[in-house]
Amino acid sequence: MRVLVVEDDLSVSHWLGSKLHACGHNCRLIDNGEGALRMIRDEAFDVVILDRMLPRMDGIEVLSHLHGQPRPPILILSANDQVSDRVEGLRAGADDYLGKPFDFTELLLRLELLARRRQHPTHEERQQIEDLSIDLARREVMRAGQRIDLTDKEFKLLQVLAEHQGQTVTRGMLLEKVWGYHFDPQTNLIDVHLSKLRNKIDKGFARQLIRTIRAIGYVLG
Amino acid sequence: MRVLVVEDDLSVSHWLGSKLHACGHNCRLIDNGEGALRMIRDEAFDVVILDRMLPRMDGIEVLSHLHGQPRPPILILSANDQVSDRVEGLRAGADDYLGKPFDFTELLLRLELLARRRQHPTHEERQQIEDLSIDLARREVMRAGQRIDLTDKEFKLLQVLAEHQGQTVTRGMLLEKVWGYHFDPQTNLIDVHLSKLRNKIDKGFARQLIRTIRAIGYVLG
DNA sequence: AGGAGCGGTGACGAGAGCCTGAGGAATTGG
DNA sequence: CCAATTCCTCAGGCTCTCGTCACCGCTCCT
Repeated sequence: MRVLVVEDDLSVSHWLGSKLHACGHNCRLIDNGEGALRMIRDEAFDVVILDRMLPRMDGIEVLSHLHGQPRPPILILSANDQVSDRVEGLRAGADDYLGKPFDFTELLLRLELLARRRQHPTHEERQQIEDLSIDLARREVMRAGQRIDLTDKEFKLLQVLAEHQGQTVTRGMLLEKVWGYHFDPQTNLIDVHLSKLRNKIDKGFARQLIRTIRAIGYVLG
Repeated sequence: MRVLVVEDDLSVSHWLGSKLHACGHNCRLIDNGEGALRMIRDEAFDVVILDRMLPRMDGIEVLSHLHGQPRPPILILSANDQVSDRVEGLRAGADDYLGKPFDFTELLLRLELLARRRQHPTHEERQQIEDLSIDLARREVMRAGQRIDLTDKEFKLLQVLAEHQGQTVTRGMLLEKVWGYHFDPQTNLIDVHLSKLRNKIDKGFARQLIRTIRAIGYVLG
């Protein structure tokens, strides 16, 4: 699970980072709201832990900037666990709320719940990226009205890319989501399968939907 | 929104009921776990508010009885807002957790969040998938006006597939729903029965209703 | 310009995954 | 008790996927 930790207290964020890492999750840390917004826009995360109190731009303000945009689920972390705070956080669009001091196990459970919720968007089991449509339920992909048969790996690859449409998906993330690896297999596994996916998705079309981000990963759309 | 309130303290449940009603929601109240299980089984709710402490069968026990079954999202309400309690509640399969005393507005927001991710399974007496019709009550299947005799397993297979028409039904799901297994029998049980079902349903028709999703399962329609 | 490193692609062998016919065990009905 | 039906197991065979490798081209850096 790829987690973004937005927290200005470095002792807290480092503690979180190491604990999450120990549980097999991949962490990025940032200590201010502006940077967090940029990272959420540019990179793909499964879930964001957002501190309520931040210098200059606080958590609520960060949320308001993200309003209406596609974004990962966000859990608000707050020092003052007042009822009014919780309400404010949830109203501002947070997906969950946790007051400090908190139990790490509970945080982890909540993060997993949030991430899972995003993975099974029961409402939009159909996704549209320009003239490409993906039907999660039927595992069916169409481009320009034409049905495209994908293998399991190809479909999973596309699914991960589509989940984070417009954002760079790192190779590490693909390995984790598609293959379940937490390490680099030292082969060109991804390249090969992505090449095949491209052949089926982009070949013969002027508009190339899959773009390579050299040394980082790939973007869809 | 249809809400079930499971709470033995009548002053609390009535207060909740009136508040929810005032917000335009439809409420049912029940003061014990056994009754709650029955109501969840028999009626359709958008969300359940479940008190942690109940006479005889407590909230956690209610949750464990519901494990694996289709059920509405459940929010646990607990008097003692201890970290260990929260963890236990979430672990037991609750979808959310709130400690007393709580703010009604926060409760409402959480309920709405939960309700938004519910799914709506349809329970029909008779189902039609293109030229295939299934009569649950009479256990009768017809295709293109022709009656088709199915064995018990074949019928159950078709029934599960039809229940999720247009969605991929995994092998695990079939094992669970048709055979009641929660494990892989390490044989090609499913393949064999599905093959027979296909022979009766799809043989001789141009339009194949059952499609194999390799390494995943099958889709009907 | 030249080299190093990264990414793309075609070929290929191993084996996973699926289908089907055959036959034995279990169950049901007469 | 026999016959019919249903269920499950097994083996054989087929298709297709997956991961690896070799080789090539491109890009970036010095």
